[in-house]
Parts: sequence; C-alpha cells; structure tokens
Amino acid sequence: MGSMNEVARLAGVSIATVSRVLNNNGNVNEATRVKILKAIKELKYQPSRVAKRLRSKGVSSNLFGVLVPDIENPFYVDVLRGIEELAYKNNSAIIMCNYGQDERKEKFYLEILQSESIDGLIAAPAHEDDVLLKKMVTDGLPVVCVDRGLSGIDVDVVLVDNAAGAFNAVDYLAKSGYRRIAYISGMPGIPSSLLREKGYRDALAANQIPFDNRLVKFGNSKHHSGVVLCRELLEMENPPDAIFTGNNLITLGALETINAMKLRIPEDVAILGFDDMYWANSLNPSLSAVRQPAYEIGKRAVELLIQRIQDPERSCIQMALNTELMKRGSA
Amino acid sequence: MGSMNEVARLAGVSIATVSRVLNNNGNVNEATRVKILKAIKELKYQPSRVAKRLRSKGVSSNLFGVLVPDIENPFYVDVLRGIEELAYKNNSAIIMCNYGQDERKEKFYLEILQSESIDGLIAAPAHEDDVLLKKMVTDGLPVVCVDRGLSGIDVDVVLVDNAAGAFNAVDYLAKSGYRRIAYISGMPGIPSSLLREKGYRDALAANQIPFDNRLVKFGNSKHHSGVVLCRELLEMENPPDAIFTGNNLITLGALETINAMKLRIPEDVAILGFDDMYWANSLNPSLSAVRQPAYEIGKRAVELLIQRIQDPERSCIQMALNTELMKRGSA
DNA sequence: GTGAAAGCGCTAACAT
DNA sequence: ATGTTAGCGCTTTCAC
Repeated sequence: MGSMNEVARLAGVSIATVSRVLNNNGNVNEATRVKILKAIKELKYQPSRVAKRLRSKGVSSNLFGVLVPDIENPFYVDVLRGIEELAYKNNSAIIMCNYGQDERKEKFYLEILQSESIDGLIAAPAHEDDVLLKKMVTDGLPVVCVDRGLSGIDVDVVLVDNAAGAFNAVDYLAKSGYRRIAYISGMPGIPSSLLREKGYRDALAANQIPFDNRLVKFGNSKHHSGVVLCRELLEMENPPDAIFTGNNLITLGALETINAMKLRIPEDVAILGFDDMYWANSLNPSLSAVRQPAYEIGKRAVELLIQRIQDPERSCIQMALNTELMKRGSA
Repeated sequence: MGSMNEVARLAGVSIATVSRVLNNNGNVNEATRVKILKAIKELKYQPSRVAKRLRSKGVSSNLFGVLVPDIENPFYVDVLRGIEELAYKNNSAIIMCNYGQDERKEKFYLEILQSESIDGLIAAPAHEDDVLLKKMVTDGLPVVCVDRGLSGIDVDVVLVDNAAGAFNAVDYLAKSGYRRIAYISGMPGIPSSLLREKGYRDALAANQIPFDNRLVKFGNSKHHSGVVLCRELLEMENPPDAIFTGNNLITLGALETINAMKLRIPEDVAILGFDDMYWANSLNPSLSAVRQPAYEIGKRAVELLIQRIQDPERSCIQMALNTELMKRGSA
C-alpha cells in the first residue's frame, strides 16, 4: 500500500515534504507538489491512521468510541445511526462497544477504548456513578453521555425529559378513562427508569388515581421481562386496564403476552410505552408510544463531542430533547 | 496513564523486560516480575494498542472491522451481535462501518479500515464484484463475507441457502392453498434477492402455478419500499392472496399497508417473508417467516476469520447455514 | 521551499 | 535473565 517513505523516495523528496502536501500545511513548490501527488497515485498510497494516532496524541485521529448498553434495543440502534452518520460526515470511524448491560464487559471496553487513543467517546454508562468512566472524563478524555448522565461530575449529556414524557403518556391514559394503569419498568436504579416512574406517579396523582404498588413491576429492560411481567399483571384478580411500558423491548414482550392471552387492544387492555419504532404502524392495532428523537440524540452527541475536542474548556451542556406522544391505536 | 518506559524506570529495569512480563514470553526472574507488576499497578499502566499495532503488523492487534449494509435492519443487528459477542470473547474490539447501501460510503469505510491496520474484516459487500474489497482480499487482508459473497475470487463466506429458504416458504404457501402469490424483492441485483426470487419461481413451478410477472415487485430493501409496493399489489384489479416478502424491513412495510387498508391477515391476504424477528409473536397475528440464524452467522464468521488470521493459507470455506420456516399466524 | 532528525509506545532480534 | 537497539509510519521542530 506504500508508506510515506516510499512516496518520498519515488518523488525524490523527503518525507517531510510529503507530509506537507498531505496535510496542506507549510509552503511547497507547485512542481514538487505535483511530483508528490503523482507518486501518491502511483503507489496507491494511503496514510496510516495508526501511525498518525501514535505520533500526535490529542490531534484529531478521527476515531470515536461508542459505548451502548444493548444494541438489540432499536432505540440504541437509532442513536447509533445518528452517531455514525455524523461521524462519517466528519471523516471519522467509530469503535462500537455493546456491553449488553454487563458491567464487566463495559469495563473491558472502556479499557480498550483508552488504549486505542480515541479522540472522544459517546457513552450510555451502566451507572450514574461509573467509576472508570468518570476517571476517564477527569483525565481529560472528551466524553459525552447519552440517555444517562454521570453523577457528581461535569460532563456533556444529551437525553430526553423522561419524567415529562412519562407524565404526558400516563396523563393521556388517565384522561382517556383508564383507571388501573400499570407500569412495567426497565432496569431499576438507572436514571431513566426512575424518572419515568416519577412521571407515572405524578400523572396518577394529578388525575386523582391512587397509587397501587401491585401495579408496578420491575424488569431488566429486556424483551423477556416484558413477556413475564405483563403476564403477572394480567393474571391478577383485578388486572390493569392499561399498561405503561418502560421501553420498547418491554412493550414488545408485553404485546406478545397480550396476543397469547387473546386479549383485545385496547378494549381489554390498552398499552402505551416509551420509545417509538418506525414500524409502530405495522402492528395491529398500531402502537401508541412516547417518541424519543433517538437519531437526533446521536447527532447532537457527536456535535457536542466535536466541540469539546476542539475546546476542552468550554463549559458542559446538558441537552434535554423533547419527547412526543404518538397517539395511535393501542391506547 | 503511563507508558512502558515509565514502568521500566519505576521498576528499575529495561523496557524489554517489561514487555516480556506483559506478553508472558521469555524467561524473567520471579523477583523482577513482581517488581514490574507492582510498577504497572502503581502507574495504572495500560499498553497502547495503537503502538502495538503500528509496530507489529500481521501480529494480532485485536481489532476487527465490520462492514454492514444497513444497521436499521434487525437481521444485520443480530449478525453484528454475534460478531461482537465472539470478538469480545477473543479480546477484540470492532470498528463498525454501516454504509447504508451507499457505495461511496462503503468505499470510504474500506479505506479507513485499511489504514487502521485491522486484523481482519467481516463484510457484507454492496456487490458481488466489489473491486476495492476484492483487492483487499488479494492483498492479503483476512476477510470473511457474510450474507453475500464475492465473485471470481476465493474468500470465506457465511450465508444461508436463500433459494431453499424461499422455495420452502412459497411451497408452503402454495400447499396451503394460495394461488396468487406475490413477491416483493429487496435490492435487485444482489445475490440474496436473486436467489430468493429463484426459490419463489421454482416453488411456483413445482406447484403448477403459472408465473405472473405483475406479481413481482422490486424495491430497495427498505421499509418504505415495502409500504409502497405492497399497496401497488393490493390495489391491482386482481390482487394477490398471499405475499412473500424479500426481507424483514419490507415485511414490516407491507404489514403497515395491509393494516392501513384494513385487510385481514391471513383471510384477505396472507404474508410470509424472509427474516424472523424476536418479536414476531408481538405482531397480531403472529408473523410467519423464514428464519435465518443471524446471530450464528456472525459467530461463525468470526471463527472463520480467526482461523484465517492464524493460517492465511487454509483453503476457503463457503458455509451455508440452514433456514427454518417458522409457521405462525400470518400464513 | 525543503531536509534531517527526534520521538510517539511498542516488539523483536541481538547482545551480554 | 536482562539490556540495547532498530524500526513500525507518521508529525514536527529546527536547520539550511
């Protein structure tokens, strides 16, 4: 593939000059530039990003890290798409790290990312107080968090107003006449779950519906927990008339149970959950949902990351995007 | 974070010795080993994968490239998960390149991958005769193709028997009594589309159903083309009684149209398509589908890749996994 | 306008 | 058993 050295030799100049024309800095005679360009063509030379990265730490090496909890979740896929799209526009590639809610795996990836000398990292951490990640931030690695922040530390964050999104959804359910509204939560403990539960409770209160803790179930944010928890709910002696689900995997799981039990939506039980999907209309009935602008979250995150790389001193930004309640057939 | 040099200095030895304990090769005195280990701890030293990669080309640097056409497609997400899982077990990270069916973007990524000196690449190329990719293969980069092969060149490939999968599906439709079976194809020209069409035609023939080209539509493998093409089909004066869809995005799109037209499945129109999804049972009725073992495709690909890296001379393997017809409610 | 040379962090001969 | 040294491919002073 040819190295800079070979190009230099072929063009009869020094590697320094080659570097100059490559990076377009420093003056270089038009004639030599042409010679060099020709040599580059001839050898099909491609600069080694690895060598570049090794040499110039801190200077743009065009490699970002992305750390996501679960790539099976369409929400993160969309975030990833947003990131990828903008990274591409920025001549950058991404190292994708999917830790599958497994903290050991998360740690493994964070260490790899460090030793790959990435330019910056976009992460949805497992915990608000992720020690390793926090350390990387304080050590000066440009980081922006998505979906979840980091406690006790200043860092750029892009997320949605989870409490408001949940409130609007449950409020809508209540206003539609549902009285026994259940909530199936994702991973307990993580900020988004907590905030969504808060929105749920507040909406109940605002509509004079007493809170009933038998109507709240906690899962692990996966499809299977939606299946199981929904069944528990529906087999109660006094089952809910509507279910608010904590994320899209849970929604899908709940739907599976509802279909298996041959219940009608929304007559027997209504369902509405967090995270819209582009195929919400492929479901029968079409699915009502709280839409997070996932793709945009990813794009914004890259924007913030690039800004921070260019200006490590700029103060941190917490960007809360709006959710949108998509009213369709299921509730 | 500390470099090998600092570790060496702190431990009072040379960097060579540090390297030895790090890589567990060469003999090193137990006492010095302990000293070094201690220094490593103290400095929180982490080896730079970048330097390692630069230095030793060809030696494992634990970085794979993955090139996929469309990460929005759940099939590729599952392949990716399989890849990621096994790469992780192998201490490797992956650079994910999603080219979104855009050849320019594909080229961009292939070039980046080259200059990142990855150990190997798993790719689902845009074309069977992808010039750049072919060149990378002949230049000696370990590559394994998934879902689609490369023409006129020897390369490891992992895919499914598309023709057989399609044949079984359409044969099943025919045996179930459907006579006007339509086919909505994904990207025309790519091997999987061609092969699936072949299976479709063969099954028709095997069941004495005349081929009607008005019943075959070609799209671009995206959700939207499923929506549009399905409508064209259903608005014909003599519409199909069953639809065989070329991939899951198309299936979802078709479902959207069928729901919008308030048609009953499978009474008014049956539907069955390529690619199963873990939420096929969340659909109403549940979706019948040709299941590709996507996750396994990813795993196998990594296995083959690792083998090839270790033994560049071993002859190429074409691995065709079986599809499985998932009979559920929609057909 | 161009070249020489140092050095990024590491591995792998080659010495000792 | 351990150290010295030459690069890997590049950027970046500092000379000329």
